[in-house]
Amino acid sequence: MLTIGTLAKRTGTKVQTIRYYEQIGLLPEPGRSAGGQRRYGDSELDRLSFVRHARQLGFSLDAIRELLDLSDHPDKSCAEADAIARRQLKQVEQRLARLEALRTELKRMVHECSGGQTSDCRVLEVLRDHSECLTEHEEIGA
Amino acid sequence: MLTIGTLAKRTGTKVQTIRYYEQIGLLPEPGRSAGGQRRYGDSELDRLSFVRHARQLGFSLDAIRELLDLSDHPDKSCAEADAIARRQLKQVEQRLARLEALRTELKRMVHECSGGQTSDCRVLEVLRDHSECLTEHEEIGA
DNA sequence: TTTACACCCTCTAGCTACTGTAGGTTCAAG
DNA sequence: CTTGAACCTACAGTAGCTAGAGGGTGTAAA
Repeated sequence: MLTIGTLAKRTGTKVQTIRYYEQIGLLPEPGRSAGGQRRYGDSELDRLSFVRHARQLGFSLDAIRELLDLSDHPDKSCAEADAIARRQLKQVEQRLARLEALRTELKRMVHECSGGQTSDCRVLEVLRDHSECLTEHEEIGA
Repeated sequence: MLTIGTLAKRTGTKVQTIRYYEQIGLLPEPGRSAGGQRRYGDSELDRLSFVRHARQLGFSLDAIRELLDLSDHPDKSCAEADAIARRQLKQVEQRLARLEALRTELKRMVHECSGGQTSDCRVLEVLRDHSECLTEHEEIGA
């Protein structure tokens, strides 16, 4: 049996985060010691590892909820899990494209700055005048 | 003189966002009509455009505050603005690197999924077992 | 002039995914 | 039996907005 602190260390999660996952129903309520402290077994360790890994891959908590549900029903079709992963991949690719455009623009700003006074700073100038941008970047970059 | 709605349209900002920027001190308090409605001039339009453009390039509101301050003092050295932009560029490049690793992993998951039952779904399997990952991705992908 | 209606006002709460703090209790070692 | 780390609950705060309630303003047509 693991305490919450041990579980946290093993999974690289903060203690509060574990309690938060329990609160929002992502992890089941665990057993308790006589004094009321949480005690975890291996299934909870696996489940939390799954969650953390999915988070590292950028899945939202809602997506993870779905994935966990699929994982709990081995007889269901794999198609849904596949769709979720494809959706996530698509999102990542969109973000990559946006970030690449941002990098281009930022590089140009930084390169053109000659280091004088702010009155003729390229960085500030570009920010003032969108028409100086070569790329489109309507969406916020993140 | 512009109403808040017109300013919003011109800058591609939501009305509430403009009020929010005012509230956190990013935009100055504007003049008001007799009935108490906000009225804006060209300087506010320029300032808000600057803010939105910087947001599109991914600068944080704190960074934007600094950039605005520099922009208000044309005699200051450009070095600070340059440093802020370089910091932002570095952040973007770090995110790009992380996202590229995520894309690799997600692509692999999706490609290997054969479309059967969840019991042998590669997507879920990879999530269950971190050791199946080829790349490191300790930080959350965003 | 009155009435309609889009727009504006303030205030408060909600979103994601946590993180931190306060004030108190439990556990295990010595 | 005492000490001190680790645990408990409950609530507030983070970024950067966004949405809603409940009401007031501005303007143009009838």
